[in-house]
Amino acid sequence: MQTLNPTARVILGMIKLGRNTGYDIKSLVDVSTRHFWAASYGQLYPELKRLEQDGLITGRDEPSGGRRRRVYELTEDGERALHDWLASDEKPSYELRDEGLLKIFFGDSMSADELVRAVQANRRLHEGVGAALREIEPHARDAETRFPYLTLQAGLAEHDHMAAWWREVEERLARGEDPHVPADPKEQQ
Amino acid sequence: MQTLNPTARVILGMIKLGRNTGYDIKSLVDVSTRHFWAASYGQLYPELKRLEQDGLITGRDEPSGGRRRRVYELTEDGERALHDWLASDEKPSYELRDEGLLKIFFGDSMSADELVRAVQANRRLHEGVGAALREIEPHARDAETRFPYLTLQAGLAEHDHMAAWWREVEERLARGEDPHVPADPKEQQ
DNA sequence: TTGACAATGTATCGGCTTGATATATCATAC
DNA sequence: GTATGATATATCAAGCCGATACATTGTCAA
Repeated sequence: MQTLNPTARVILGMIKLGRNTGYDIKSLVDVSTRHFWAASYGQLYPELKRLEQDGLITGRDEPSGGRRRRVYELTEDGERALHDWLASDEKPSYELRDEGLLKIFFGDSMSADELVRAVQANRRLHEGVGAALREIEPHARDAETRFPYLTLQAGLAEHDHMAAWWREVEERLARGEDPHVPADPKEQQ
Repeated sequence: MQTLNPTARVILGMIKLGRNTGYDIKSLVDVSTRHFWAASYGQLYPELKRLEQDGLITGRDEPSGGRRRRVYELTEDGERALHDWLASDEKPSYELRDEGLLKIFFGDSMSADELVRAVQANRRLHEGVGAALREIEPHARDAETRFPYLTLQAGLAEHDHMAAWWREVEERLARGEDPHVPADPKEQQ
């Protein structure tokens, strides 16, 4: 059993959740995992073909009227591959690309004014993601979607926390203080 | 002035900070921005060539002994491009790819036991990044590197917070409670 | 009823990115 | 002297994103 490539992981999971066309998978991803695991058509469709060739899913054509449509299901091998991945004890991957932080890193090349605006942009970014998550929060809040809801709460906690952190930096800068925010002892291990 | 591609942004900033070979840039990235902005040789060297062709940097060969070595400097155009990017009011990009969260999203396909281990893996991941950042923390803590130090603190705050959050989920699961962690009212906007 | 627009569905492209690997030289230490 | 690690450049397969193109079907208002 070779390891599933990144896109294959969402695909198998989403098919298991009953999303059985490329379009359907993409639609759910865009309103759920997008904030921590995105997927594009450019990866989805080729990967569906590959997974079918490898026998992890089976597809059948089910056009609705004249509109082509291919519906997929997990095979036994596919179920096993999904479960093996989920149960695997390997350290999960974690990657972040945060342009706002990079700008702050180069803060010496900015004026005081530009720096404040960069900090504000970071605060606003996290506030924005938080607000977006809060909008879908009520829809996710039911027993059917217990675990998706938990991941939504994780995102909420993270972005609320970072928004508050940048807000504090902003206030320190406004007061002319050193921007370093002392670590909250409560958070320490 | 067309917008800088992602790798060009680190390159110009790092050259401004005095890192003037591809190797030197990569070395600094790996001990500083790596946690929120990585860069690989595969992007660095081609991009250095492109930036030189576009006139944002100039390179001269400065072999040390028989070892080839190309040293770069910012041109005026390069300085301007760097500054334009830093001062730009466009919403900074933010992308996350978190395999641990994706596993939790598919939590219904796991046993109670496997779920606990997945949650533990998430807690440990954030603890690990926190510990790694704490190790380089003393080196970064000086006036010369005020802004890099601030980004390090941002990372510390974020990973400490997420480690604590997952620890709480873990404890709730251990007590047989619903894993939903209620939002901390202090964090709310 | 027709015409516009949104939703469903598949597909592809350019350019960006990673991670691994290859090649060489030089410095250090044993 | 020779192994190891640091310095330095380069390349490749594979993965990935965002945009776009295309076609069909459903909806709704003028």
